[in-house]
Amino acid sequence: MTVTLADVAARAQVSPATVSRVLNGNYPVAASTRERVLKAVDELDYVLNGPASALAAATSDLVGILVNDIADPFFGIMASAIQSEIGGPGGRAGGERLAVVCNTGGSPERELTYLTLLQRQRAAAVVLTGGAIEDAQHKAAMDAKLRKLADAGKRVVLCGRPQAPETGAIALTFDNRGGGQELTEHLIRLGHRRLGYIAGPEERTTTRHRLEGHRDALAAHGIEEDPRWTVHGRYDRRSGYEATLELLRRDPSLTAVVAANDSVALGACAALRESGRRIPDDVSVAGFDDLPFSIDAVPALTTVRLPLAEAGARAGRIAMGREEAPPGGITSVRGELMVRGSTAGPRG
Amino acid sequence: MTVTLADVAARAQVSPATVSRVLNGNYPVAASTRERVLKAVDELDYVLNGPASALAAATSDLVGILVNDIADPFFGIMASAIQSEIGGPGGRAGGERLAVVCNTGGSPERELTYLTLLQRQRAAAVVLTGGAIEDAQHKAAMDAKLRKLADAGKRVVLCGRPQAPETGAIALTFDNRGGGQELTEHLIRLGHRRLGYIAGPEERTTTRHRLEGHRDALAAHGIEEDPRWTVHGRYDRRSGYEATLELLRRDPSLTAVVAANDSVALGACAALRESGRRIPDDVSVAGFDDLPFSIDAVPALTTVRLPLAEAGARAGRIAMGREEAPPGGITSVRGELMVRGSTAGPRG
DNA sequence: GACGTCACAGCAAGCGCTTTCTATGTAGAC
DNA sequence: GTCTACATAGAAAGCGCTTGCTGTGACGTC
Repeated sequence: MTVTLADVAARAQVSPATVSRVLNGNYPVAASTRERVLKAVDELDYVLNGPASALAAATSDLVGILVNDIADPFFGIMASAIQSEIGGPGGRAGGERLAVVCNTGGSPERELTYLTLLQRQRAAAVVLTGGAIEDAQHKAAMDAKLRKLADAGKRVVLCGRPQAPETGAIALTFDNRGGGQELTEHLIRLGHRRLGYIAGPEERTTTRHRLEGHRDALAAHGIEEDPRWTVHGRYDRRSGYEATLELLRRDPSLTAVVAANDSVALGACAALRESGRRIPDDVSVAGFDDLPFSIDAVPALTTVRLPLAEAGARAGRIAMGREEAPPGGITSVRGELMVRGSTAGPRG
Repeated sequence: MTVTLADVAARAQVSPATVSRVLNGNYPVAASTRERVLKAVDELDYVLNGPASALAAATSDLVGILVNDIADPFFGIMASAIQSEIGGPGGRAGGERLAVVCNTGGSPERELTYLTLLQRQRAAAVVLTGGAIEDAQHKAAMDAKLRKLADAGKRVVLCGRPQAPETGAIALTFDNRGGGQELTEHLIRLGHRRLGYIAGPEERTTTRHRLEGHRDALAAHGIEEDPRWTVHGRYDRRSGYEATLELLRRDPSLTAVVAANDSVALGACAALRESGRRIPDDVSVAGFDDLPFSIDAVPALTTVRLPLAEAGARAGRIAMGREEAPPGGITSVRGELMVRGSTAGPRG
């Protein structure tokens, strides 16, 4: 049989109430008693029953982290930072919290279901990372859920995700639009006039914002965009490879390719190289995010660095109530343009 | 107030027992009654109380996944695969399980604490990924914990981690030794005789096994290893960069560098390049794991492909009892040597 | 027509903990 | 020496759910 609080109490010759208080440490217990209890806990190798405790106390020490793709370092880095602040074992925080990383795979249903599951577990807080899905119906459902969580006193923090007004969520958004603009601006200043753009999945906020930034830059410089220059795909290498081939087919005269993120950019590089083009001599390539491997591409990737770890850490702290929410419950985090070898002026 | 089972029961004009049975679907309930209950659930927007249910049923639907570094795609890929089989929302499995990804950061204490936390939550199963720490005391503590979990009827699966005999855990290990040997063998056959090796952290099984494989290959070919040729570091790019500079300082005549994994190899490439050496003309470089970005290195990285996703999926299925454990509770998964551009014969 | 069989539904006893309220012993205050 | 105050421990009432067991009609059987 499993050891219960009562067993410990019996062994320590105290009441279950006292054992509970020793374990939770929020009520005065005489030092000698405490010791006796701790000794019994140790001897019996007692492990608290989490569900029972959560039920009785009406709170749990689970914290949910929703990510779109856990195999993508973009999310891995954020999740890692969030978790380190959540105060899991060894974290800075006192209590021992269990971070629950949920991989939605970018699916609306899973996103929603995970939120319900978290709600069901009475999670103490929830952090949602990365871009949101822009389907109106889904968004309404999500907002309702978030609202409900917030109303139940859970802290809901969005990290790299646009604010959902009226949901009570705190948002740390990335300035994807500004970053996208700056990046394209950089290419335009280098002299590029025919720029391909490999966007992410259509219905993502991240995709839209980055693309808008790109177009802002084009417009600001009076460059009329050719519809053939934009291709949508997934946020992975493969997609970048395929999209680039498509772009080259549509317009072989492109002198620059801007990718939705670094992985996509790597795929683009591979495709360009296979088509016999040199980077950046024939075609410049730019990414987004500045993931660790980007600097190792050859040539190193020009990209926009997003402070993933910092933002995640902050989101984690806010979720735990250890840092104040930004005024208005929202703040935008800027990216930083990293100019490296993969971009240069077009030939001629 | 939050809605409880009793509220739903009242509204549907049935007993709480019936509502519970409708929700769990493991007891005959008349169709008309079921509908009435479901309607009430919907109208009241009822969400089951997970802890209460876990307490009463003495099981929870949490499944723990321990990873060393969630920001590392090596673990992200496995975690993703495990989770997809765990049957989280949208997964193949029926029940809705919550995968809890725990990031140990490679710390022994956190590893242990997370296991306790999972035990506390009465997790249904636990999957541990990646190499284990080789400290005798820590290993004993871990084994005891695993044993306890297994004894409590939880399924414990190791994925890419050596078996801990007598713990009742099921192990899917990677043949790191064989892979390491094959890799070095490849270099030797190309004609290399002075090979640097950048190992991972000392006390990891993965580190040791890969290094042993490397040495096996050297020994098999009668190459006497110079102690200066091995440097230990972390499993990241930075470490690879620094270790390579150190190797070059110790012996500038090395013609090949074998890295503990792909990230380390990328760092090595950067360092070699900065030191004015060309890859593979001057120095060959090899990695391990074959992470997605490895093929995009220039030149593409020669490495050992580990079937991370497949192994993870299998581990997930075994953890859920949807696939039989391998005979003897252990099976070794081979890696596949991927020869690419980063290795070639030494000059001269 | 009396009786066993089913198919459902409800009762009620927990599951293992937290926490409010109450009891008790001791120490200082006058 | 009695009284108040304080520190500490215990009793007991749940927290919201599951489930074994106990009805209770409807149906079929001889």
